[in-house]
Amino acid sequence: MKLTTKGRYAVTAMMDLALHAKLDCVSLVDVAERQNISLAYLEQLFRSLKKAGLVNSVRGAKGGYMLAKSDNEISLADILVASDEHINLACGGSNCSDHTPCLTHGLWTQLSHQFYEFLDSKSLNELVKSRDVQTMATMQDVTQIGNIPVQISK
Amino acid sequence: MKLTTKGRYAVTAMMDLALHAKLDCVSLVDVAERQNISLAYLEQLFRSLKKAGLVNSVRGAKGGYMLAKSDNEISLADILVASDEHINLACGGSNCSDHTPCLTHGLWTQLSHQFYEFLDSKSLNELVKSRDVQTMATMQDVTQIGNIPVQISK
DNA sequence: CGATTCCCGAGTAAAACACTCAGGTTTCAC
DNA sequence: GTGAAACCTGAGTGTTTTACTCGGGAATCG
Repeated sequence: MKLTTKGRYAVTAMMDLALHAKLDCVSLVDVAERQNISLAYLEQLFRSLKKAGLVNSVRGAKGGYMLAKSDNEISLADILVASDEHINLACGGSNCSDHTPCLTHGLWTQLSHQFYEFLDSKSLNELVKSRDVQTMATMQDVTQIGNIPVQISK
Repeated sequence: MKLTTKGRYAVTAMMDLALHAKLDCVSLVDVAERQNISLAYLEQLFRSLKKAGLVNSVRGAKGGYMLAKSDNEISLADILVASDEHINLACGGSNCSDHTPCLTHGLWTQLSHQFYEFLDSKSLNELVKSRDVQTMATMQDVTQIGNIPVQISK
């Protein structure tokens, strides 16, 4: 029971957007640099996020991405599902078919549902507001390569 | 975010044990047949379950396995952890090290912990008592290959 | 125009998964 | 004391998934 990098990176990147794309859009180059994620991989991820309607894009130079909705309308579940991270513990083995379900079939579907509900109750806004994210974010801004520390306040 | 067959089969097998090994032990051949799981694979799984102290074994003919503790002392988390199904969503990518943790590091550890607590609060006993497990179990007993239906009451 | 950025499909090395196999040891029943 | 039933063990293996990369194309800004 673990997440793939896809899901984790997507959440990280969306948090980065929530933190930095208040007014204008943010380029993936910036996100990649700040969050230390491969640019090409991020581009792939953002295709999914866009398809799911979580972000909008602006093409061309000075382009980038921004959140498509307010950050309290986007849940952790939204992001995970958009990045192919299905929240589903259910049966797939040779064990269990629709015809003859296994003993635990009901258990897993029920559990999946509860996990989904839980993850859906956490909004991006809520995550971003947390204490350690805030401090880490300002640190990232300060240490950002090629940027002058004074720009934090921007 | 999904479970491996290991974890799912282990839970299924443990439920089977809880249902059938009230007095004496149950052979893996029986479990394999009832739950439609490969015998060799089950043997592998039960090594882990035994090592974790969740089941006891009786060797030789008429041997088998039985729960090592009462079924309300065994949690879903116990079984999953025993079968290498670590309940851990945390970071492993190139992204995040102890030195420079990623934005979401805290989030995942916190979430993992909450999921663990949840799964640890579900006892085997509780699961086995559920309505659909009960009906499915009696069905499995009736349709068991090579057994006479009348044996249900045993 | 040319740099910057989003956009897209395909490819690929490495890891994890879901088993299988070939034997060995212990015990029961006759 | 022999044979069958069961547990025990380590190793092997085909398939799938993961976590990317690559090469190119299209829009936009200055």
